[in-house]
Amino acid sequence: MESTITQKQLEIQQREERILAVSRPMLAEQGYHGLNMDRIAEKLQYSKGTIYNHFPCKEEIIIALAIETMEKRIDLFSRAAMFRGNSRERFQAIGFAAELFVKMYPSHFSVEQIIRSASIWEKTSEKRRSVVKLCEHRCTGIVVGVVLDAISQGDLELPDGFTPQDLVFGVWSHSSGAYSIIATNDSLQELGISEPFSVVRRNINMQLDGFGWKPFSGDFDIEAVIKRIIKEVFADECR
Amino acid sequence: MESTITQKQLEIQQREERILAVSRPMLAEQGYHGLNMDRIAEKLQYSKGTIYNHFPCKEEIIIALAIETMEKRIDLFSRAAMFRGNSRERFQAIGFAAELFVKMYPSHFSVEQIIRSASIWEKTSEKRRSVVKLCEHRCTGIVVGVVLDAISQGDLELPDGFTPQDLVFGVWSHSSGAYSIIATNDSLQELGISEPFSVVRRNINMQLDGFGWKPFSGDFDIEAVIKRIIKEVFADECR
DNA sequence: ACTTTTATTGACGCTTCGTCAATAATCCGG
DNA sequence: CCGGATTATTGACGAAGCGTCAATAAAAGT
Repeated sequence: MESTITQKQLEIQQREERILAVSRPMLAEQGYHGLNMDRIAEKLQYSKGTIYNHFPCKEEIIIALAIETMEKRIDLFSRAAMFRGNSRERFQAIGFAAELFVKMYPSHFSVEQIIRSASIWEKTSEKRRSVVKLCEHRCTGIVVGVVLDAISQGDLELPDGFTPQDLVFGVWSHSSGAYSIIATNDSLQELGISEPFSVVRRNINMQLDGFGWKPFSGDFDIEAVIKRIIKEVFADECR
Repeated sequence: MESTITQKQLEIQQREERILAVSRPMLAEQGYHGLNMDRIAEKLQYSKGTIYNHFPCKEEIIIALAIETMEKRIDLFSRAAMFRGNSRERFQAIGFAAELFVKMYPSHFSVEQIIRSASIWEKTSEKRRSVVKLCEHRCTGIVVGVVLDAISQGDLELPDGFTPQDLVFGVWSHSSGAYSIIATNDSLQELGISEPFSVVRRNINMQLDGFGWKPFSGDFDIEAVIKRIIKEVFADECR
């Protein structure tokens, strides 16, 4: 029967997603060791061998999760980049998307943290690794696009020897470093940082001011812009 | 015999250091899984139980390594902060120290990366955890000190609502994020970043410019300052 | 010399990863 | 609809690593 064929194929396809869905919270909550192949099999009522039919090793599951994560981020970023406003406001929108991402999808964020440290890469397939690279490229590409627009619109003039990629690398470093510290450092309060997310936002704005990206953060109402961003781009996510 | 007592005590004390010395490259090169208790015992010609007499678990070794690491960083930072120059140059010296640290002691740096992700903390003793906190506090304290000096010397006026800690958090985020990306991303070249360390240096200077920290990066010869820093503070490290 | 205390050992239990031969389900030509 | 071929599933198994602990050895004390 046609339908039987499809049925089986479908089940197998969907199973891959189900494996990832079950794996994500395990990884997010307990880190690398929380992701347990036996427990995945148990939860899904399959034998371990079947799980291994889909993913040749634990690391491959982690990379697959990371890819889902990056796709989610690309979605948020590309929507943010389409915000209707001047270049600096559009950049602000991407910054907001990054913050939203961390806050709304902590399990996604933590996956990104994990693949940065454990020696995961060498065990994984070249195929998935290149997908990750592509995602990274697309993600920075979106941001670089906004910077290029800023330049062509005369809002930003990069200092000698700076490329748009350099600037993007700067804010990428800054924000990823900040969110990483926030997520893993439980004594920020004691170090004098009571509202870390707000500090990150303002620090990154100072960084852009340093580049001379107009309008300067002192010259527009950031809160008002953020309200607009929420309303016009991320209404679904922020209710 | 007195000497026998001392002998034994000494051996036990030194063993702790030897365990850490053997562990560090394992952890640095192969990550969390490269650190193998059996192999530590084998390499040092002790039984596993003896290793466990010193450290109740693998994680405790990792934390102990992290503490060594942070002490090393504190040493570099405090020397840098004593650089004779204006406030911005002293900050530059700390930035240089951070870069030096990453480049000269990659095994130390990678330990810091590892403790940020794996769920290590809950398995470790409160004692060592509080030492880590203290180190962190001392480290940011050094940098905050330079910022305070800048303010009191009139080189820097923080915008409304900014504290020195906020600024320090900003550059801390920025640099740690950047070095983390550099260490874990083998395709920076493809993303358009050919000399990442140089980009980090200049990006952070732009950030400080954004805060209005005088003299601005365009108004002094950074390379010359760095030469002085090398000569006057880190001659031993940079030969 | 002999007892008490302290240190060392490595076999053992336990968990988890990943494999693979055996088994079950599905497909397909006649 | 049957029976052989192909594909999917299973779970027992080997290997590796963490941490334990009763037995043993060494050191200290008396």
